[in-house]
Amino acid sequence: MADTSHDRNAADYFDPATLSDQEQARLAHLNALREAGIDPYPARVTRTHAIADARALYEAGQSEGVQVSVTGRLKRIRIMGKMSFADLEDGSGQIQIVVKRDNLPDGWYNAIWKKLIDLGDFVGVTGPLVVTRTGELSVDAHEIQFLSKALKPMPDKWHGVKDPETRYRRRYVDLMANPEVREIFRTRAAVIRALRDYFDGAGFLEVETPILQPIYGGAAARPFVTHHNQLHQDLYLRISFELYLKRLLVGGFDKVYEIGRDFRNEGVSFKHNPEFTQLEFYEAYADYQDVMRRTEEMVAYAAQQVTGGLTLRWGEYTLDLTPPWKRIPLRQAILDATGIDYEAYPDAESLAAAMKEIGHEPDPRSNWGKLVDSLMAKHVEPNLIQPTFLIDYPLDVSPLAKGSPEDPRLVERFEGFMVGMEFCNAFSELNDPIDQLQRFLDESYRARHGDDEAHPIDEDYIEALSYGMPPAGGFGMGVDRLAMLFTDTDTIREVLLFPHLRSQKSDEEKR
RNA sequence: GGCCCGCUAGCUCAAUUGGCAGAGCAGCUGACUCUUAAUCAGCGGGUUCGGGGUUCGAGUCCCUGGCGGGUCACCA
Repeated sequence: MADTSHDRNAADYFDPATLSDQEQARLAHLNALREAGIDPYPARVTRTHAIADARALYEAGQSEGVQVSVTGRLKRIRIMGKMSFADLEDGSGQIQIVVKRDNLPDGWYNAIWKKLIDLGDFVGVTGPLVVTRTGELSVDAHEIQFLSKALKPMPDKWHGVKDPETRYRRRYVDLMANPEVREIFRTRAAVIRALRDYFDGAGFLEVETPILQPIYGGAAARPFVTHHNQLHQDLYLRISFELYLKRLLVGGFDKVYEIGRDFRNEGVSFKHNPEFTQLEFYEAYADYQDVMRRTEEMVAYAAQQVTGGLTLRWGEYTLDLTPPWKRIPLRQAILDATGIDYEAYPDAESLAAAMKEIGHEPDPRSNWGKLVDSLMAKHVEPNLIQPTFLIDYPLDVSPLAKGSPEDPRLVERFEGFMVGMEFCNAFSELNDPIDQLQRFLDESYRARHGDDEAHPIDEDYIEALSYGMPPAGGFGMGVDRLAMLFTDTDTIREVLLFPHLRSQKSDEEKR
């Protein structure tokens, strides 16, 4: 392989001829700083207070004459002749700085402050806390230290950046320009923290299971495939945690949960990203009714912790998370929405015919259970605004769920919905190894007949069940979707720092 | 993957039936010692996403490619 290390160098990359006027100006400022003997990227920082801490001094009435060193990015600069005001922002907040010519070293104000400092630069400011005539807490700058020079211009100080491609592809620009975006991710973190609090407090053990798996499973989805070079082994990125977590029940842990990343090789949409954050928990000696109660309790706890209440405003809706939530048998929900009682159509052919009569064109490859699910997704789900559980699902779309004692075609399963979107899925776990193997074999038959989402046979999992797994309830939830609810956002991209986007091809690659 | 919409200055947006590409912010120059999106005066800044075509003339019309958004399919 050729040594390419000197094919390009940094000076070419920052060649003024290729830069916009704004970038040229900043680069010139950078060079002028160096010529003035000022390091634009120093290694040490003088900082005594986070901005919020300096503000707290003032709120406590203890700021009078106190000298502070604060640091941050210059967001706005207002030069008014021999004095200036500027707004400085760090991760904790904003504060105004007052810069007077006569308070800085000789010549500094005119030659450095007015000429070489740009919006977006990081600086440190040292001086006493003061209050201006208009009542604004400020740091009266007696010394200014360059911390980091910005070579790119900041987005519009008023409008920020709106172009979705820029916002997602260069999220750092979005975050620096749009404070409300930072707030979304603080809320997301608070939601996840609350979920952990809840499970830790309820006696669950947090665990981590493999992301790289020799056999994927636990959900109906196509996986990503990768390869281990040394072992000459294809591996899958997990599509769920389920089968590993249930192995832990076999091993003797009664209550386990995991929060982590799942990967599904599917389309992207406002509620789907190829990788997403999943929460699963498994609880021995519980059934799906117990899990439903725990779900309500968990979400209500998170709401209480994050918002201080049990209601969420989302778009035009106000959601009431107070338990208990509505429970509707799937059969009843579909009957109410479509007039179709699927019990009257016991096979895929007759059910498909009935669906066509109401203008619903089902996928001809669907089995009976998938048709039922399709009816739900199209006619029931969009109308479930307030938190609602649909309960009792068809067995043949639930290969890991325990059968209903009342109806052999159903399983003890529920899904939770809010604002027309599924956010969780749970069931009484199938712990009969012989039944489970038969379900896998049925899935395998489907796979051979074109269902590329059929569940693969996991022999080790059957082996595990054969040692005995306690009766248990299990649960999975899309954490990103929950975060959407708490942040009043209508696309999953808004709650993912770096949502998946198509890669940009260079002109060469296009040819 | 199908269909629809979008892409103009660093950012946010204009541009009549096809007829000289503009504004605000940002940048540069100047004024200004209590501003809060500071204000005032002046100046510069464009591959109108890329490629091709129609036309005397294309940001605008046609073809093609890219990226983004929406929607359908898909996603238990």
